[in-house]
Amino acid sequence: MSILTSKETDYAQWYNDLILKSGLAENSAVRGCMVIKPYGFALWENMRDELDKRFKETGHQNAYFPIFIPKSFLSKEAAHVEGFAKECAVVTHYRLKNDPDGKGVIVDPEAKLEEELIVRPTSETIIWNTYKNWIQSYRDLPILVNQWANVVRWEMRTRLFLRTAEFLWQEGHTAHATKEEAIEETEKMLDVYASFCEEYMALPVIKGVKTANERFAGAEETYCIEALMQDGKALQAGTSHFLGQNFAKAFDVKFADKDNKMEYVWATSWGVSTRLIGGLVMAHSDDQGLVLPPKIAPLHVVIVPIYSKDVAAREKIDQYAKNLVKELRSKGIRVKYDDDDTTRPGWKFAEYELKGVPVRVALGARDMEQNVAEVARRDTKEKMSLSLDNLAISIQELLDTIQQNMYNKALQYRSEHYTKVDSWEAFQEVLKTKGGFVAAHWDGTSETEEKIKELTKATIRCIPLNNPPEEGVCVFTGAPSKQRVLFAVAY
RNA sequence: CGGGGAGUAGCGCAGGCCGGUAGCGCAUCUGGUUUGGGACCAGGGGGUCGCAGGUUCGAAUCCUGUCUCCCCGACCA
Repeated sequence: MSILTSKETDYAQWYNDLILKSGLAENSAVRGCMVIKPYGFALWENMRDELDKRFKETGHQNAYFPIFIPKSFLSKEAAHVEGFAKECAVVTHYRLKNDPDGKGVIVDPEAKLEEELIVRPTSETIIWNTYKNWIQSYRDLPILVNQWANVVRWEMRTRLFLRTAEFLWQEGHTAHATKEEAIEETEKMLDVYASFCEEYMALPVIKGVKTANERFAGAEETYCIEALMQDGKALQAGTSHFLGQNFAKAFDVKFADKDNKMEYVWATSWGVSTRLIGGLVMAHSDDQGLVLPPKIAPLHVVIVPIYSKDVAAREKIDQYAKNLVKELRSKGIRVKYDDDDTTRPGWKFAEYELKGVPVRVALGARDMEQNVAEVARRDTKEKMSLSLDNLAISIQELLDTIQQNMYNKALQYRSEHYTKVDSWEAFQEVLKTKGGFVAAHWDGTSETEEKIKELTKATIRCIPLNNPPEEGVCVFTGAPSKQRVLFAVAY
């Protein structure tokens, strides 16, 4: 019996059921804000730890900046305020008092702030205000800083992980002496994100740059990685922005170069968020529950004993299992021996499938006699009988196989949902029938982009970085075009 | 902010039209039998029916107001 709405029936409902039932997160008392439950947070910790390692390997350090931003800061960069003003939470008072007319508390009108504080929707402004004091000379550059933080964007409509009013993320903010170096940094971090997604999340992504319409508010160029979900919709999985000198100019951050000339500093910022968890879920999971790639799974292996009345057999199973646990742990494999006798094996099987544990080992008296264990993989649901000799090694290899298989499967799905089209009819038809990425010529204007969005809901996800030049005509207006861009309906 | 739907036990719901002891499934607790795909039997506990008024001898049910949540749109990582 399945407890999830099937993907086929209602993809959105399936996603929601899955997040709730698998125990990743739930809605909270605050509209639009979620509670990330221990299992979901364990996923985030694994992602965070690996990303953090990669940031440090590329020379970055962590720091922390305030959650509050003075209102005046946000307005210093014109495009930036335009982009975020509509979704900011504002702190206006600093004190409550007992309601003189009854029970409860009210905001103390005496405690109004001189200048309102914005709960950060992103930290460019407070950070660049800080960098101003950190940078005088070219010797102070580059500054390569990352922060792990929460941010708040007051979204109209929210969905667990994909779009919440508050979310967790990391934001890197770097300062450089030259434009070239800043662009190099922007691209380097995009590569870090892309390889992380592909190697750890088993999530193939397309690297590209955004059109002016989709660009980050305040950026000169927004690089992105785009992933494809199982319903044919695209998900922006990470962004890396070349900010030019916009923030340096807004916050007057100059440095003396080697020739003692004053120059504005060049900037980048880049981030990924808990949204990635939503992408991970939507890219791999099925009607039985989560399917997690081993490298990210909180638990790699669960061992389920099949007990019987035979006490001697039970002890034998326990003993073997405990040794196996020890051996797997010594190989760095996260394993749980579920010998809880209050639930039965069938219940556990279903439960761990729901939770997406990559490998399940069942051990019963019958197996022990034959010197085997039943090993089931979550990604293919295949069950096999493996020898107890060298079982830990077999499992270790199986985990690698699963990781690779999940990536291949996602990649194959994406290949099958990547369609080149050359006519407006085909464009609409592909979006309607199979979805996915549509590679089409575009005349380069925002007007056409907007019009296409209006008519099909599809937006330009990116102009791929490895795009071959190709003469063609815009699929919508027929105007000349020199390359294809990727359209998709997106989350 | 527009359009739809819903608030009744921890979760999912019925009851409402036609007012009269608040019910069902799951979960939970106790005891027992079980254990190879979400076990079974027996017994038990748990509710100011979103909130505030009103009508009435009597309101989950009728009336008025109000709040909240969910879904679809506009906005967005």
